Amino acid sequence: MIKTQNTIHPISALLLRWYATQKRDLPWRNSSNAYYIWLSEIILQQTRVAQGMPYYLNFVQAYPTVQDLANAPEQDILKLWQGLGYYSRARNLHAAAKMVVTDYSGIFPTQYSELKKLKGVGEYTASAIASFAVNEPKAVVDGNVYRVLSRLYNIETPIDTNEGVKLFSQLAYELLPTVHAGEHNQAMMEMGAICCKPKLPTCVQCPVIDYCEAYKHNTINERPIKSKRTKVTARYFYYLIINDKKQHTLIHQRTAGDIWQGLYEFVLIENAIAFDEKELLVAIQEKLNSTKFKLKQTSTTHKHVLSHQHLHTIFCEIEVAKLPIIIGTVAIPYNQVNTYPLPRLIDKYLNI
DNA sequence: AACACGGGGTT
DNA sequence: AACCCAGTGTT
Repeated sequence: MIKTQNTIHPISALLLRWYATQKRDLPWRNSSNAYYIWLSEIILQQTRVAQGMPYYLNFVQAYPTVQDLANAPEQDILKLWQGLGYYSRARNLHAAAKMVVTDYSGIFPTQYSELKKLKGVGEYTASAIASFAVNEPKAVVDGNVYRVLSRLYNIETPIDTNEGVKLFSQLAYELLPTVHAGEHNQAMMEMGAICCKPKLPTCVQCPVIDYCEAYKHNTINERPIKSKRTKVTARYFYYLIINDKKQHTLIHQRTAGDIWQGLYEFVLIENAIAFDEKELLVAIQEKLNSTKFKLKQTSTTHKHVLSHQHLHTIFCEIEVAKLPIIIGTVAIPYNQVNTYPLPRLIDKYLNI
């Protein structure tokens, strides 16, 4: 058996050729200094190049060496980081710099296994630094790579599952050449960032369009697949429970096009965010003005508070035209609205 | 495995 | 508004 060496996957070859002419000129790409590469990678975690760029330049100027960074007061570092978000990155940055000085004599490590020990350096960042700085054959898998690979191979496995993580890492390694690992990784991510974009990708300028299964099957816009749909948008429902002297309660039927289609509910005021006491009274007054009721008393009394994860229920009492009225507020996570037992809420207050 | 962390751009 | 960004650490 002959071991093939220095082989390059055709897709990698195309990406490398494209990258050579199309790559953006970014300051951290002009250096093989692991310290500068690390600095740029930490700053660019979950951060766009345009947003991170001025911060990178500031840090390089303020702290030209890892010793400078390690010796700096943490407050100075946090001050430089101000406005960038994810501030634990700044604290980890400082801790890692000190570790490099004490454990590595100030010489920034370039091996994946050593880089991984630094605070704030995970699998992606360790692979990036090791491959960019010394071409260690570690495949990076960031958001760009997930997107590019999921489209190239038209993969339906969700990227945010254990199975997905393993699969995409394996595919990334299949494409990784034994030489030029750093350039290949950067080419892959650069293509994802400026061509194979999440929305409206510019497939006409894609260097590997001939290999793209998702393009072939017209599923580009459905890749990658994610399983976590945990988006929790709160909706606040303020129910006015209006009774007459015979204890009849005003209700109406919901219409189509939203949750709880066809179900009956109390008089509703909906708002995207919670009202404070004053805003609530104004909203109630407006609501009542649009009907035939008049608000007589302008004070409310909290009666009951319920909490369940993202779900809060607050009940108040006020008076409308001398009739008692109960106000309920319900914040419902968007991914639970279809199962939230509104009917039982109504039953409870009608005592039926 | 789920969640927190964050400001900002794009559609 | 939803989604995403050169992800990591904690529970």
